[in-house]
Amino acid sequence: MARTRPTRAETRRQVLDAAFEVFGQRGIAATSLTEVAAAAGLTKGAVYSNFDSKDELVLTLMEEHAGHRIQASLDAVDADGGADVFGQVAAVLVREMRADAVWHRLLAEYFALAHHDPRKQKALQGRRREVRATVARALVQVSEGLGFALPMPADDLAIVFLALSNGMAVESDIDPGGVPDDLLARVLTLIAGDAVVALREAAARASVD
Amino acid sequence: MARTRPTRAETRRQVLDAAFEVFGQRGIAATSLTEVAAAAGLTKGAVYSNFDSKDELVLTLMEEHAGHRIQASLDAVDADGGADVFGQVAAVLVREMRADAVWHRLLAEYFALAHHDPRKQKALQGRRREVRATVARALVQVSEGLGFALPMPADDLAIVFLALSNGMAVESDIDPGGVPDDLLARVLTLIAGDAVVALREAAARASVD
DNA sequence: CAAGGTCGATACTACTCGGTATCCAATACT
DNA sequence: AGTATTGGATACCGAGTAGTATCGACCTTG
Repeated sequence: MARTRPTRAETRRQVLDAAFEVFGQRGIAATSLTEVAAAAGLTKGAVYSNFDSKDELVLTLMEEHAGHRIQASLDAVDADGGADVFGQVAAVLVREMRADAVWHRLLAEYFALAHHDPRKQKALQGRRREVRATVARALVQVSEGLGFALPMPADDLAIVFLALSNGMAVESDIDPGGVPDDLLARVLTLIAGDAVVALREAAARASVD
Repeated sequence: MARTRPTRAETRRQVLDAAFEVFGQRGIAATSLTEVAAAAGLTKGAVYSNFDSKDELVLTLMEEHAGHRIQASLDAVDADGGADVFGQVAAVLVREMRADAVWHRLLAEYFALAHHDPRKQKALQGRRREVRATVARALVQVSEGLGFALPMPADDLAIVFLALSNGMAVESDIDPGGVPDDLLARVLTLIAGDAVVALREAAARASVD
């Protein structure tokens, strides 16, 4: 006979997915656990059976989702080994920025929330350092692979990268349509400087040949 | 006889100032009106006598403070008519970024909050457009005054400007010490390109003479 | 200087939330 | 199959919230 009862892992997933959706729509603080449970087709008891507290749920959710996002972005970057890397990367970022407006909003609230909770603050800081390091590594890899020098230390550039994409996501969410799609690409090109412009032109010529 | 009772305006100010302080420390959602009132040396009755609701208080507070900040930033930029404008501006921004970490955190929470309240959303959007337009105007003025071309349309550059400073403020708040002080200046120089580099060197020579 | 009005304190209501205790049913084990 | 265990539903509690009614003190005005 087929099992009539879902496994613990399945229930946990349901709760996490529902939480992300409802938190994203109504905000973390404004959403009660009852609402989360209802969205998952369960009750508060199920939530407390899987998570020790609301904070625990939020923390787990943010950690997990952040991890997924890093991986997705890295895959997207790794996938195209082409020459017009900055353009490609910018395109990927813009696409994700639009699609994951919800995520950026959640992150903003979590950022505000974290400042009053040492545990969340620590988690956020650790995760952010990891993200920065990963981005920096990717930048080095790309620059070496294509043979051009980065305009500043990779660590610093990673910060700029993240700040810019995050900031533009916020601007774009506040005023949809007010942020041109290709703006991020243009800025990145300016920052990268002449080296990449030459590189891009060379790639364009090569693809024509 | 001197008045023993403060005017309505005075009380209102007290509430608003206290609200900014307490909201900044503990977060908007996490702060009760009783706490706000207590911080102002008053009671909840005083708050409700001056504001129709908590939302009303928050809205007024953000609107007012945002206005003040625009003015302050503009004044700071206007004040120095020197040649090394980008460096100066970056310095001002960095200083304000550090000092007003509280403000950025409040804005982040408000940004998340606004998405679920059409009224706040509209207010935030309108205010943001105003800020962008003001920054764009300042950029045009500076570039014309110094006789160099902006690397992209002023409106777009304003967005980049805001996204970058806002994003870096967040990064800096998450991981204090992880963001070099001069990073913003370096990025702005890269974005501005050779024109400003030349300009800056010219200014340096001039100041030595 | 009295009358009327305003402002803010006090006390209270109605409600929601996070979290807990308990209990029942479905599962795993022997 | 019978038993132990686990997962989730239900009911409940204490705390704390926004918001309201009321009342007294103070200011203003005729």
